[in-house]
Amino acid sequence: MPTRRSPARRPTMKDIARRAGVSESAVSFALNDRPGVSEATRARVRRVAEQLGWRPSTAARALSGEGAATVGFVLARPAHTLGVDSFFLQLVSGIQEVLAERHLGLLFQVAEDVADECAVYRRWWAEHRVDGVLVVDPRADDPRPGLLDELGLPAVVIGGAPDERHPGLSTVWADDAGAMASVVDELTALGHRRIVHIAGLPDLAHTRRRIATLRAEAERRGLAEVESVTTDYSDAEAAAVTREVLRGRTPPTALVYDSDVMAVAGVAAASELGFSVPADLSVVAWEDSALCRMVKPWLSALSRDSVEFGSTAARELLALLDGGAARTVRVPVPRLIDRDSTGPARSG
Amino acid sequence: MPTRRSPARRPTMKDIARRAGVSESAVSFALNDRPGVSEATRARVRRVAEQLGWRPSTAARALSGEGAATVGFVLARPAHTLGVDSFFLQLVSGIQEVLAERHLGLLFQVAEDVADECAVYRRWWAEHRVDGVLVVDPRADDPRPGLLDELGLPAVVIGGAPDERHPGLSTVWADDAGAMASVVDELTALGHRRIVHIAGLPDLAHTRRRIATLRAEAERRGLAEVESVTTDYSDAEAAAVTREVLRGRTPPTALVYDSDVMAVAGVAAASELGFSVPADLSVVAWEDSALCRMVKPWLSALSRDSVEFGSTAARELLALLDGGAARTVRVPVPRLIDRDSTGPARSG
DNA sequence: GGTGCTTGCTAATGCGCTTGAGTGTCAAGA
DNA sequence: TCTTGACACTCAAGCGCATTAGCAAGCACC
Repeated sequence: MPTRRSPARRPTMKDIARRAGVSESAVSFALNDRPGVSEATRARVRRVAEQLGWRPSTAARALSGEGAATVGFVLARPAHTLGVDSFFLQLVSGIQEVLAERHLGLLFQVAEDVADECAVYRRWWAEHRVDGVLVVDPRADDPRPGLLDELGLPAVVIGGAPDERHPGLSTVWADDAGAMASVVDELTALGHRRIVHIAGLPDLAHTRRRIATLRAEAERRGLAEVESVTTDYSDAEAAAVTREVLRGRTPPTALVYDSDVMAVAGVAAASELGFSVPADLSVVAWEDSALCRMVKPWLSALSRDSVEFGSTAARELLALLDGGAARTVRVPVPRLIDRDSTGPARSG
Repeated sequence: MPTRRSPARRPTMKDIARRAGVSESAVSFALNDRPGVSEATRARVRRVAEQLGWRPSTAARALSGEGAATVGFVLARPAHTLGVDSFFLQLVSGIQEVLAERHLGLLFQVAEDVADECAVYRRWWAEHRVDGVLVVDPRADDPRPGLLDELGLPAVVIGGAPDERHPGLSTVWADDAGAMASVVDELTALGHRRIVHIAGLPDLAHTRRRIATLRAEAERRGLAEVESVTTDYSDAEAAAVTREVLRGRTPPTALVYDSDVMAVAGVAAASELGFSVPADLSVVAWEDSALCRMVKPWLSALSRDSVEFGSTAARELLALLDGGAARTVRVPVPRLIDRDSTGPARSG
């Protein structure tokens, strides 16, 4: 028989009321900065509450219409493919920094796919679990904005382009187009004319933006041998595509990878084929992390502050929860950090 | 003026009761598989509930004493040091797999340090937010088990050694001692006698276990030149320590790193100094991930199923929540995967 | 034909908090 | 002096659910 220790009882407003000699309502007014109590009483109640270590029960709060004091975040990826990825953890900690100020919790869930993710939103909504959600990895024909609109669940789409069809949702995004343009600028300045973009999942909105921009930039400059190839973001597929591309008749002189992980895998694959970076091949990673400085040569990368990105998104969600209108916020364009993996195109 | 769309109303038990023509209590009995209603009524109520898309409000449930249907998980790391790390994401998805079956939510929080983490637990407890927590990175003189015991918050310590001082907590751990012994076995079999263990944070319980085991194994075998050096897990410090160690008078012939990230950084540092792996130096990474196959040579690593580790921990927490007694569960010993970074010790 | 028991349901209470509707008091204005 | 009305506070209802007590009907049994 496991003798559970007597569980320390949580203090409630009733306890405070008794000790302070006022009614529960007065305690509520005092603690919530509402008019209706004198400053003296307010101070006394506050003191007692502090003494008792009182904190409002989120359950009771939520039940009386105040919202759940919780924000949801779903990551739709099959469990076992969650690999080396610094972006999400950083994003999440940026989110938390902001949420913590208001003592909002973050309900986190890993889902199998977008359909599963939608089911999670429905459940969260029906269970009254969250006041709003942060949506990542927006994609083409994404069912999520519509669903969230329908449920009336405040939401911020992270990484999406502005979407006029769902005016209820806020959007926080980085200008992939501008970043891609800067990469092309840099590479053409180095003399590269054959560039291959090893992209991520084809359905993701930012993948499409990058591909579209690359094509547009190439046309503008009259570069014929420029293309994008999509992958599943895995190191394996990145390596495979890299090999395939480099074995072609006229291999590219520059590769742009949509993630740091893919870039590292790609460089390894290239070396195996005898390509030396950056002498034979320049490489740029989209997304900077410690990884880029853990391999030789150090990878040139597009860097942005993922923590700050998360904070910005969280702030937008708070604004929404406070009744503000939905907005579209653009965070700074990722900056290209020149390291050792980019160099002049081999002539001829 | 932002015209909020009319928020879809959540169905409640009252709605179900009305539509099914019974009282709310009958609905409650029916939906919770309690006796007190006929099978016919139960079926009818269930059908109506389903039609309406009803889900119990967690707030109301929690308020009426059923618990918050949520477990907590705190990661105590300064936001900006969260780097490339596949372990936690995998652990978390393993946890979720199990929690999802019961529709339990996972409240996730990033904290600055252990003191901060304790504050989070206190708050969660006072706010009635979680039914239990999963604790990671147990350390020497850890204040958390005591606190959780005091609060009566069910908890599972992940990665801790059995702790008889807090019989209320369950523990799920991997046998670091056994794993370390297997590594030493392997290395000595290859002729290595000078081994340096580049460890993680000195306060962590598993760091201490590994260090102690290494020392014991070395003594048992009469190896004099074996030592452990602790780091902060960063790639920078791992590289620095590696350089320092390899520049010594009699450099080691084998290095064991406490993480894959450190191992990769260490190998890069070693190459810079002219050490070739595995010809001059064997390297073993503690913790396997895609990273180990993204660098050349591929790293030999201690592998375990982090997803399964998380699931096991979550299952133990569920058992605890169900009123079960605390247990100590050992997951399989990490297995050494031989790749290309280990080889015979250079003779002489 | 009353007692006792089960079955299938309803009524009422409480969880901890918010909130709108009072209540009593005191000071200023008519 | 009587009315307002601001002020400081109390009361009571209600959020959605679980749960206990109660209650009527049906059945068995001596």
